Amino acid sequence: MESLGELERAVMDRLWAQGAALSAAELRDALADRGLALTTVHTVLSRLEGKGFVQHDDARPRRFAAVASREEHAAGLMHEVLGQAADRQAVLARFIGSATPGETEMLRALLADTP
Amino acid sequence: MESLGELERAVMDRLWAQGAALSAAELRDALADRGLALTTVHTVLSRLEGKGFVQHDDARPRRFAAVASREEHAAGLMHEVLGQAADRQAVLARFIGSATPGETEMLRALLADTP
DNA sequence: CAGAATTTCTACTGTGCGTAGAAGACGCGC
DNA sequence: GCGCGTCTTCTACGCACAGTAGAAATTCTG
Repeated sequence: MESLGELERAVMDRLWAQGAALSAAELRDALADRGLALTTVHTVLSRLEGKGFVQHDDARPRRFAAVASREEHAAGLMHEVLGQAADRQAVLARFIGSATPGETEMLRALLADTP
Repeated sequence: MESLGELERAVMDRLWAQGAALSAAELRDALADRGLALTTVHTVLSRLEGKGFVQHDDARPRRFAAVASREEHAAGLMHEVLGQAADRQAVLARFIGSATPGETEMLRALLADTP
């Protein structure tokens, strides 16, 4: 999976936080602390689109939305890391071994519901 | 966690595959298909050391070893991704949801042994 | 249609990584 | 102990990518 730069990640964070689609101008305002030019936001959005992270509709002020939710993205990354390992069991063992009690509980509960 | 470039990853793969410490010359030979200069290998090893991925002893031909095993590294990455998410439960739910049957079995077995 | 807003195109810059030569430090054989 | 080959460190270059944005083209609105 393509990786994200600093600004790219900030834009995705906004998009993820919002849940809904946002125009470039709205994103620029949401990231007002950075004082970005509108064209900068557009460039970043194009690159994110090229990487498959966002999509835009064809409404007039184009609205950009994340293709996957933040959680789907994170879960996808975890699978990617796991999938690349030759010994998945060893990875999972260490993953479980260093998980917090809360996390192991969540996993147990989730696995209980999974056939 | 710092990320790895293409060659950096190749070097780590060798180090991980070997398990033991290797000298720069041995690594260059192990990566002979790339036809790298010895100094190139040294540069990469320095950078990997700066990123905390490898260590070297002070024997005369220096011997370089991975700080963490490949599995520990992968598990660490997974925890990093999970830890960054606000809603860990949602991430884990999607992770479990798209896991293979083999993976869910491994997880069940591992959790059974975990207090 | 004219002007304003939006979108796309093009470009500059800094940083990280692949790459390696030059220079310095070290150890072995004589 | 000395010289020479080896090992290590220092320095540097080029390329690709991400941050940044102006210029040019397009499109809407009054």
